[in-house]
Amino acid sequence: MLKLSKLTDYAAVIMAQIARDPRRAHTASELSERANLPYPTVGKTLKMLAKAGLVVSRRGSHGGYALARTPEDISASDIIVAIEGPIGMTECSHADGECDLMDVCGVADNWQRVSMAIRTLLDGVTLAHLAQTSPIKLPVHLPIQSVTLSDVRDG
Amino acid sequence: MLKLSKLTDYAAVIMAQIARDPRRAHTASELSERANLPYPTVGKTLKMLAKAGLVVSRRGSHGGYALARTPEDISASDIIVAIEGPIGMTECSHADGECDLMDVCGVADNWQRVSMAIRTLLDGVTLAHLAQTSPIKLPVHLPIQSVTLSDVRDG
DNA sequence: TGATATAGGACTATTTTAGTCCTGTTTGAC
DNA sequence: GTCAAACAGGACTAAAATAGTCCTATATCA
Repeated sequence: MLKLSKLTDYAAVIMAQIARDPRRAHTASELSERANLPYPTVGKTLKMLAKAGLVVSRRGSHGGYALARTPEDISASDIIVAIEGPIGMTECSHADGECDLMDVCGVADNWQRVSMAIRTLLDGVTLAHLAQTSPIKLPVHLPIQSVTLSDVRDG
Repeated sequence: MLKLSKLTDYAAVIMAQIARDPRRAHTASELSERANLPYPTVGKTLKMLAKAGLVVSRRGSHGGYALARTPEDISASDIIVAIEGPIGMTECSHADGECDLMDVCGVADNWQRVSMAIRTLLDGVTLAHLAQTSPIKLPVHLPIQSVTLSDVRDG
């Protein structure tokens, strides 16, 4: 399924809400009401985003959260990493691979390359893209075919 | 983390093993031994792959599994879908979206486009690619930037 | 000083995933 | 015809990841 976790999903929705009105601080309760999500969960999500440096928080009576950077400077990767940690398709995709099957695996290198391609794709998608109501246009036909590849021979 | 499940990871390893010697049938126990993975798990994985039509099985004393198609005609998507079900980043990425937040979500369309781009990328990676020991070359700089995008205006 | 709001972390519950096992069926060899 | 090898299918358990809640502390402003 290659799915985002629910919290990441929430995070994207929340970030988009802030991005659409970036001047002022948004409180967790305000955002939770607007997104129709339970307050404690939204609060938790915002804390994670703040810890990752994607939003800045302000305590106290006129407090709330605001974007730390412009929507153009926050990527989908940033949001995903903030909630889920490093992006990678396999255990060994990111540093200090835990996998003790390295020797017999035989597909590690290539999965890593695929991971990297996905990561690059997600780097190119910004919060500004996500937040806009008109759909963004990503190329549906990526030029994987045009890349130099040698074929496996059987036997 | 956008990670593959362990079973999907195993599936890729197993498929690659078969792809490197596609002429004969491979038994589950043989593959499990070669991959250094527990037999019951490998058996389960192979059953799922067979059910998805990626491998054909043959029972009996000279039985085992073989690829249903050439390695060039089996994609990474195929393998992922066989084990994990439809690829999609969000709940609503694939048909009959369960999400009751459609109205307030505001990012659904764009996530779906991102999902589609990833799916296309994975469609372009074949088992032949995964199986080859020399690393494949995927473009690290995908042309997302060159795509027409309108910006979000604040206000 | 009190109300508002975030910070941090502990905790529980739920869901998903992994892994195992049992019983049945097919195939080939003797 | 019988036996052993090997897959089919599904039930079940265990483990891990995720989601969600709550409590206490701290900062800010009026």
